[in-house]
Amino acid sequence: MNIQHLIDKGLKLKNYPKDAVIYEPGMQPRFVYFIKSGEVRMITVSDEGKEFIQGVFKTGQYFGEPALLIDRPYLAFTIANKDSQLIVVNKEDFFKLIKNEPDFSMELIRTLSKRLFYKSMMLEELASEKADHRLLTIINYLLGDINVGENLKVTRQELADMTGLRVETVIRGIKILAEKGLIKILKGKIVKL
Amino acid sequence: MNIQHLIDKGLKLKNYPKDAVIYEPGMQPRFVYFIKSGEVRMITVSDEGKEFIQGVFKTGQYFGEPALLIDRPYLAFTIANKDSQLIVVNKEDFFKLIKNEPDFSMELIRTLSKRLFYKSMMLEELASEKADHRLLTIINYLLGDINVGENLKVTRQELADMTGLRVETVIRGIKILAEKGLIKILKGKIVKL
DNA sequence: CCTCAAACATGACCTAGATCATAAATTGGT
DNA sequence: ACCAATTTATGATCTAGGTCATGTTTGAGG
Repeated sequence: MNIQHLIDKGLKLKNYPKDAVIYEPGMQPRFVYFIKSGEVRMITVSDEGKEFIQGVFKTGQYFGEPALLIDRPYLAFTIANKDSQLIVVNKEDFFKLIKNEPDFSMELIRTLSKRLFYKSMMLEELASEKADHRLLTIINYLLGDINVGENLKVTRQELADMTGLRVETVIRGIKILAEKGLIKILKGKIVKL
Repeated sequence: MNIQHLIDKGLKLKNYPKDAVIYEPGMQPRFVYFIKSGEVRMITVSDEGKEFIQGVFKTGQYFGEPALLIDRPYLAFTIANKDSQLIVVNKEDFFKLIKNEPDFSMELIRTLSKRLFYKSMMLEELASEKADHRLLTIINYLLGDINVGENLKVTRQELADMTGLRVETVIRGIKILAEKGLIKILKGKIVKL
């Protein structure tokens, strides 16, 4: 189950420029989106305008299934982080995919499990832990994706939007974590060691 | 795909008395648990001992798959809320179930999607909204499961453990919501109207 | 190598909700 | 119906982190 496979099947490709909104809260879901190229962020926005990053999806990944599968309006905005090419798969085709491609079905189950795992972890953090602990947890989580010596390409604002904190708190928190030796900062960037 | 079907297949049934621990954080997952009877709560506990209710599972439901599927140690405790009979399905049998029973596989995908939806909603609440808003959100969510005139069989402590708040805050918050007419209280219990 | 916007940084408050203490009201088991 | 345990209630503090204000540093594009 890969993107090329979907293209071969004649599914439509759609272009979204950076910052384009793919869907908004309240909309009834009709498609699942596979990312051929680019990157997308899924965010919820509170009444007071505070943003929370629910997830980031990159080339090769897909998004939008849960709402479609349980037939409930979207909760989040999905916005292109960069110019992106998405394969738009409608409901029937997506269901066919699940039915006829056992590998895809298994892969989907694993993907949903992984996301659930991440959300459970974050819920525990937001519900029970204080700023520094929260910060250290996402930082370590994000460091898992990169190699030793590399640094996190994430702004403090983004960390704030992933943890429910405010930038100032993230800035102060990161300094404390660095002082305690729990993370390593180089030129302002968090590096994996 | 139902419980009887699993029993017919000769899968083992295990009894857990009220308050028995089914699994703990850090354990490597080996089984998926189907609830024949009883009820189970999944909770995470912070270093300072604060509990957070990740989910409650009832007769006919199952739990423990995500960690098993992605092969990561459990994050949570799972504890019997009442005396419970569980069908313990090992990894291979569970994978067979997914492969050979297309209906089950679809059902699982829907179940995971539903849980993901709930967790996304709660994450947004915990990250961005203040006490009263959070409270109103889970209350309305919980009211969705019962009939008009019935009341929520949930203590304020449990609401606290689902929202990351403290009992006192929940008690005060509920009073405010009732005063504003956003919920109805009868004999201390929240009723659906 | 400039320039300007974005990203960091830091100090001085302020407030929602935690914490602590104490007591009244329900509930369930015998 | 009674008693112990649990749950609800309320007032008095305290504090982590939000908010606001005002810099400084960094880095991408001309």
